[in-house]
Amino acid sequence: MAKTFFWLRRDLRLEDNAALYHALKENDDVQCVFIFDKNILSKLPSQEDARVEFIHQTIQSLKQKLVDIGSDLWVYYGDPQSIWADLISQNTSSKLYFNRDYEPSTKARDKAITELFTESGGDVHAYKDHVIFEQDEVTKDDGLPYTVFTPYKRKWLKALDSDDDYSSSYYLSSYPCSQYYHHLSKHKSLQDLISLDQMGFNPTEIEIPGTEVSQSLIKNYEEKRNFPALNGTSRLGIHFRFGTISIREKARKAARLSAIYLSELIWRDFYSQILYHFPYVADRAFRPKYEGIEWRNNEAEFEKWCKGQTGYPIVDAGMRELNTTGFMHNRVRMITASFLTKHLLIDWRWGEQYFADKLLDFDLASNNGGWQWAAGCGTDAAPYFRIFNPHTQFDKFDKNEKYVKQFVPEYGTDDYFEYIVDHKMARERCLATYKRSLDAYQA
DNA sequence: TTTTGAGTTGTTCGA
DNA sequence: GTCGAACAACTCAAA
Repeated sequence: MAKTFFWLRRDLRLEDNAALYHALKENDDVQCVFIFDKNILSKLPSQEDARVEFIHQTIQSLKQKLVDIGSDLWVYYGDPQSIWADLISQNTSSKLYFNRDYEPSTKARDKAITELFTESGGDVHAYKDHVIFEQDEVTKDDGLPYTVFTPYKRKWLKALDSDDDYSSSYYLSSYPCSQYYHHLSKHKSLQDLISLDQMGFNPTEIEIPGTEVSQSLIKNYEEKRNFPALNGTSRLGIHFRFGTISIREKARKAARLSAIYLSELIWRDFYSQILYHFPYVADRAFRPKYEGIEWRNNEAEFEKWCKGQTGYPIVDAGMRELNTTGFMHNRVRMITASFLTKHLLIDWRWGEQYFADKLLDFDLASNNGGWQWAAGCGTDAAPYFRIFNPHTQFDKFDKNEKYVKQFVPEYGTDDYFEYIVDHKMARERCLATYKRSLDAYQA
């Protein structure tokens, strides 16, 4: 028997969802499926992972919603390729709908599964949902990808193609899925939802930010976003990552209220297309010239950085915020990343991995882009001789010490750590190390 | 093809 | 304390 499946992945919502909309519009018996991917889950370093817990809770609530409207969500746990192979063998000539994902490993997985479907006489329909513009929609006039943000952004805004009001652009409009909910399958799942425990994970204490963002926050974003003690950022990252909100909906709001906030969403598209066109950046510097830096990679110092014991209050506060909440304010991400790569001369990949393990909002493209920017080896990176001064940054962005005191309560007492390195020495050491490597580079 | 202008988020130094 | 220039020179995008 042929069947139509809609596969939820990084788009965990039933409204304004491109692939779901098309699946429902074009078919009248659509089965929603989610797979807890064992390949991904088994690589996570901790059994306490708030992201897994968040996905599990989200799936539970989506399943309930579907049940409430007379349908169901089929949830599996295992290797997606074998699960789909199994489902195809029961339902020949099946159709699969999903939203595209742009990470190297996911592209490979989706390619293999697409082949499974086509070989069995079925077909696969993939849609853009995760970004506003995909890799080939905003390019230079010669068709090649941009590698500098500002011209990319100009072209991106032009591509919205709406005369006076960006928010009215066709590209930001919603997919009204609910008008076709009557095309959802009525088949019930034979199994109960797998529990977190059955997958080997424990609940955590970490709180997930909400999906709403107030008008005033976006309006005041430009003014407040750089101060970690203020509640000036939206904290929507995790929802963009897992698609529990629609990027189009938030971009419409941003387009009306704040050019700077919209700009941050454009960065997200920018790094997504960088990762797509230059997948080697996942492992190597975007600029090969920077691959030869002699990192010191001192493990004891790395450990201190991770734990927030460097003696630099703004750095330590950031790392402890990350460790205890799964979040770090963006200003502080830049400071801690600069400190690790430049002051300690530790390979940016070590820091990137640590953030990947800890950040609720971890997204490969943006995290990688940010780290390479901080290390000076990425697209459009800060010149290597721009080294954040942690004293100055503290003074500028946490003047009244509110943020630092929140996460480093012993700051200012004898119990606080000594400086792990002297700023002036570390700065000069960094400049010399980068210069040595760049001078030695032969193309 | 050549030329020109510009590039997320900074720091330090000296007047 | 405040201001502007230097940092070091490179790469990209577009005219």
